[in-house]
Amino acid sequence: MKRKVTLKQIARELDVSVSTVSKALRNSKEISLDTRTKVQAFAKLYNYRPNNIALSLKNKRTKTIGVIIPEIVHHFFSKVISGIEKEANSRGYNVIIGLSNESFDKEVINIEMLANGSIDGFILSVSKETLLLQDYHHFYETINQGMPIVMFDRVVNEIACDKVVVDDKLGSKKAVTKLLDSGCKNIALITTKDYVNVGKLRTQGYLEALEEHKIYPKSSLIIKVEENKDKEVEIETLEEEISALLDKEKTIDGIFAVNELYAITAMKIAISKGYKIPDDISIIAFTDGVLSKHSIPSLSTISQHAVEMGEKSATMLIDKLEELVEEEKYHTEVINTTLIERDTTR
Amino acid sequence: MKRKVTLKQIARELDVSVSTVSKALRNSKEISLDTRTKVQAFAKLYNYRPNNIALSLKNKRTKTIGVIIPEIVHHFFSKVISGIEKEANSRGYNVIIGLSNESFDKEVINIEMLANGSIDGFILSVSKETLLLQDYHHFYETINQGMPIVMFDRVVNEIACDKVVVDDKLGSKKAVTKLLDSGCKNIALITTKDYVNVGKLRTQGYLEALEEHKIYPKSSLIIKVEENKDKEVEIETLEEEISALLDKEKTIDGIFAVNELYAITAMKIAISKGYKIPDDISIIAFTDGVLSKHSIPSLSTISQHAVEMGEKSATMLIDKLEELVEEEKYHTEVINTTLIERDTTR
DNA sequence: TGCAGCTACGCAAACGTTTTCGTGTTGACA
DNA sequence: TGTCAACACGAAAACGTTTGCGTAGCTGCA
Repeated sequence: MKRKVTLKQIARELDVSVSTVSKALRNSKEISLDTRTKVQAFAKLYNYRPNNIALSLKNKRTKTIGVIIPEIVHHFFSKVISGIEKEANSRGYNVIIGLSNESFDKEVINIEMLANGSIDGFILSVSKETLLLQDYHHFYETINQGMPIVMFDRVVNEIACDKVVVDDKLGSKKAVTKLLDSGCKNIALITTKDYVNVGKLRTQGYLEALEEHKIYPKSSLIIKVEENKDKEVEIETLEEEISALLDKEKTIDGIFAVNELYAITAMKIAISKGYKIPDDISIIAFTDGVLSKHSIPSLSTISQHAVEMGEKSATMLIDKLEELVEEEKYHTEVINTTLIERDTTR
Repeated sequence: MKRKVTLKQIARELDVSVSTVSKALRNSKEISLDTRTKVQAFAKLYNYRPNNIALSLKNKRTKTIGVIIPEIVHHFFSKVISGIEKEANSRGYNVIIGLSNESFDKEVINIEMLANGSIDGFILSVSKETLLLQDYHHFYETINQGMPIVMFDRVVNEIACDKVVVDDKLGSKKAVTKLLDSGCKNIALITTKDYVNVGKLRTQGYLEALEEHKIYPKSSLIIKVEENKDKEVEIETLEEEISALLDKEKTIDGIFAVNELYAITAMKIAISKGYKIPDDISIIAFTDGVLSKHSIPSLSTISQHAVEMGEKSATMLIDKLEELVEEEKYHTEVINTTLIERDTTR
């Protein structure tokens, strides 16, 4: 087994100095053509590749960006990552992943682990626990040390950094407007508790759409789901709530859910109660994922363009790293949403 | 903005040498208690953290493992990653991700990018194109340079390295046996072309199960899907094939598909043709994902225990890195599959 | 007083690179 | 023959650590 070859080894072998080898490989005309070709041939033969770590140490940059997300087994986040990876790779950067699993502690540990020189900057989506605790010291420290952060999707407004968000309010307004325009009169909303920013904004969009159509919102049509670590339990509780809602409010003819799973769950219950989708009840979900595409009937959704979010985040971070933009100027990019009409709307 | 503080800066500030600072921080009793406490207090105040890159260079190990997968927007792979990440983190390692997008070139580039000192070892699943081309030089080179590789799921048998695979044959045999035991007589198989190892093995399991039940396989019941970069097209073609199959073979009462999406597609067509699931036709899919769990009716599947695969892969790699096992001894771990009975089987 | 031995620290090398600067040799030209 | 430029290369520093070894200064004992 031949170990990795270094400049020093080449130098020794060819009886020249390390600096000569280095210069020869970079084709410096300081070195005679003779020596250059000799060195280059030797390097090629032994498959020489400069050691990245040494370069990082010397250049004070690693050409690696750190991504911290709450979970990876999630269509949205994995799409964002693929966007980040695409843009990063095309600009010569690597991507290193940390998972917070929605835990504050793991988020802090991951950030500390990566902030000590391993990476040049962060792209992250804040964990739910952090949002709940409102403890942002780790973000402040990182930024203070001169390491740029780009937050996406779940951001903290009060922190001065670049952000990429989707227009949650407008997106859900689009969805609800679509339902209204197609003739729905009594639209139920399935959302999360308000402390999840995203849930709150999407609720606002729902309300605004109703208002524009001069429809008075009824709180009895709104389910605010309490999130649970155990998804099974969360969904079971939701099933009961939806079932009760449909039993009580017989006039419901539209459902808007802030995520795919809630929408699928609602659809399941509705179907089991004999409703025809979309004739009796139309359904739209926020977040476009695999479930929506392949459910039967396939679900109409608001797409968040996750890949684009990832690309945009990476672009913003790398631009900052390469000083293509001013360091102290922060910017928030809003990604548009798109209504994808499938088979649960008329 | 206070930049990252280094040993040198602390040394200068406290008017001692760098080595003294280093030793003081590591609590070497070579240094007086006085100096130690002084240095430690100062370091704490300025939030000193040793630079990882410098450590990596010195120690010749990065405590980072590279993972290369064909795609990340895929339930199975993202689950594997979460398993890797969990095990790696708990042992103090970082995880850096590369995506090959099923392309040979991207796989090679990713490996070369990471192999130059950025990581200590690889965990990877081979891209389809590589399997097709059968060009494995990049794997050989990496291993030759002394960098260990663990392959999972899509492995290359002829390469000497650790492997983690699922028992594809036994898994699909379990599925088909279940169908047979529940009374199915004419079981269709939806699989991939044989050059995808996984598809081949799963086909074998199907055949073995039939054989054990003294049922003669009929090639007219088998659909071998030609994979397509464009999933939409692939699925559309599949829809037509399934439709034709069901029209021609009226006696089909069971379907086994080698992945979720094929199963869902089959189910969709069957339902549209008026079949009752599972009364008229039972369905089982390999690979347990979100689709199966939340489809209506929910799909019975063979679970591959992806998280466990990830954990196991990481364990094997790190054990090798930390020389807890012999370097030249390679081992193939077989992960068990489990039948998860849901609503598409009787 | 002289010396052994201990304490507490600094020096320097090492990891692999890149780059600046210095220098020996050669050749040309006055 | 003397001077100078051009050429081709080497030495050394730098990035931030860790660690083996050397040593100055002191204490204590003969």
